[in-house]
Amino acid sequence: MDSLYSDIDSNSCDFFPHSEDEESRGPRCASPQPEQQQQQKKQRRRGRARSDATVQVVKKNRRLKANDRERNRMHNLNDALDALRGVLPAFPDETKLTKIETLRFAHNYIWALSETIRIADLQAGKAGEPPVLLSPCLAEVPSPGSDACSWSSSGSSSSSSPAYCASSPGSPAAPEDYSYLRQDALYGFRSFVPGIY
DNA sequence: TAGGCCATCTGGTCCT
DNA sequence: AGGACCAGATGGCCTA
Repeated sequence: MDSLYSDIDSNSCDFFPHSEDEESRGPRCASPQPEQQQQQKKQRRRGRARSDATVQVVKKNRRLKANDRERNRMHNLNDALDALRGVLPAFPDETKLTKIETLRFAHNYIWALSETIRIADLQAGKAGEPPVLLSPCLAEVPSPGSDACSWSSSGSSSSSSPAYCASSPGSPAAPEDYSYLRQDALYGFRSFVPGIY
């Protein structure tokens, strides 16, 4: 990407045709129009050209620095997103989750884990029995790539975990949130817990 | 070829 | 004043 950026930096004429900041890039993008040349001459005679040029250079340097910081910031954001992908269960198709999918999946994943803990606590408190994880899926998923739980949209929820794998009213994916869900088969396939979406 | 996703630049705003 | 954050705009790449 740096190469791309350096390309842009060294040849940025048409990369941002919408940019209003033509002043800072103008001289490099096109040879000045005759009128502009005239004006520059006049300014030079008045002794303004140099100070203007200096101002432009300062502005441009500031912009380039800001661009660099912004690029690093976005890289950090993407690194964090990658780290998040790393702790989420992997999908068999090994398709990299998009950013939005990663966030939504993590959201549901956290909710699912919380539910498992809650239900386990309920069970343990009820019978004094050792807590039983109701969802074999969740019991296995923390190891990314684990195949213990089928990822098919039909799900593999055993008969022991119907309450968990069914959609829950307590799910963070409330009905009003359903609008953001991808309706295609892929997303159904990617649903962590069938019914959550 | 249209649409989705992404990286990058940019200007504005807020914060330190 | 300078940096961080944000949202909009744009172009490239990929896929159905």
